[in-house]
Amino acid sequence: MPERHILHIDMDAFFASVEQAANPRLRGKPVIVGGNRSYRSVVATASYEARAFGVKTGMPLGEGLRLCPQAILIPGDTAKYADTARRIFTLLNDLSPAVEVFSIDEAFIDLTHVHGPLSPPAPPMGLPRRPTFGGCPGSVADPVEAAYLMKAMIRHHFKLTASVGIGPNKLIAKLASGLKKPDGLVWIPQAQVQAALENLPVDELCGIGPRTKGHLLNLGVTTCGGLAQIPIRLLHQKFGIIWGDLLHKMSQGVSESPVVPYTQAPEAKSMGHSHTLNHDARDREDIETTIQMLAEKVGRRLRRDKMQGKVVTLVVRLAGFETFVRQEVQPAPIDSGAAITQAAMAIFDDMGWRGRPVRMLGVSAGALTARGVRQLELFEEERGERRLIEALDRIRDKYGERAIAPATLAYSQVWDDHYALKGHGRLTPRAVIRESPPEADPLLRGES
DNA sequence: TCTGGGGTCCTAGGACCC
DNA sequence: TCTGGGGTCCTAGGACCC
Repeated sequence: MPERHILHIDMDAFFASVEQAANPRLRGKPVIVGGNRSYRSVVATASYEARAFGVKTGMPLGEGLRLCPQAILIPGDTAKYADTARRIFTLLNDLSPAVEVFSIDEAFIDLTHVHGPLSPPAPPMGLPRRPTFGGCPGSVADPVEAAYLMKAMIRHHFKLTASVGIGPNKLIAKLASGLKKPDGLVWIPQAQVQAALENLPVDELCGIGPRTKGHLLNLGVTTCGGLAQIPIRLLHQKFGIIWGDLLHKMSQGVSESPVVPYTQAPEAKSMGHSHTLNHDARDREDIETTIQMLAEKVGRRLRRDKMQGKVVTLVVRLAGFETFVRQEVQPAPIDSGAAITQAAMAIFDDMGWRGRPVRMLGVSAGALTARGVRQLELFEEERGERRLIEALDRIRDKYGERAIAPATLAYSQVWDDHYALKGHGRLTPRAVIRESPPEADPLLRGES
């Protein structure tokens, strides 16, 4: 087996960099992209200028602004970042045989079949040519040159920088990309893996988090070199067979995980939404409204992807951060907001809530399957409901997600908070699904 | 560091069936 | 049945990633 050459590419301060690329006035300035304007939100990404002040991803927004009061705060726009990422990955995919999308701003690329002398390459000048990596006409000589070209192409087309790592497998490639940031390029060939790992803290490896780090510390292990010395039987005993084996391999820089092209990526297994309330909820009504809003969003996504879920999961986080996760298998797969709401509320009512203040709620659908062509089997009444749901979806497709909503949602504080925090101007939908007589409906009375 | 929102995978125990 | 063992489904929780 020849040595594999796996490349990991990680966009630098991605969300903040996208904003800076789009708006010259943000360049060179500390920028914080944070989910929304709630005091409870966190830093999604900080530009390198803001990081210089100690601002970090995941930090409470308030703390980030305390460290760097002059930072420009931008509410995140996930759809925009996802679209930029999609265009970047498409570009890389055009150049190379297989791109695996690992997260919104990271990808793995298998360059094993890129051959040639491994000489120090020169960064390309001007407009990068359009090479292919893999033996086709115009192909580049080696993985390092390929990496330079990818970085140059991304810089040219998107005004963004990326850090790249190359290694004999995904584990080492990902480690390498994190060693020099931003705009880095680090290659760790197989012959240098052991030396690179010897004194590396264990939690630098992807997959070892704070908990595992703590357990390893109890065994007197802090570095990968130290972990490699632990007898595998002890790892089995402490962590189980699967995780124990994996830890042992990781400590030696061994990883067999293949690069799975995104064209062959497995279908999503679950989809869900969660929301941390601006203020802890004590009323069942507020909780129900929030659950309904989340369930409607989940249903909408399911239908858009032509999926249905057989399992509904409800997450309830109390003010003290105690978190409950409850799920229930449904009699039949569902995809409507109403059905998901009903299932989630049934779970909630079985939980024995007892009025404790609720901080966060989450609703998700699991055990997803493609929606079959079963519509013809539906009863007349169900066909009517189905037609209504599809008509509402068409309205949202055309006029936006907030164009129409159930009246209980449309007039709720939850709706206002949620969409106000997302930076939208107008709060009330243009139309509501009437659940009350017209005379009780301010919109229909022309008061909006 | 009073801690968002989107996911994935693994473990362990109980129910139930053969 | 005061019994063994295997398989599958279901649920709760934990750990990790960005």
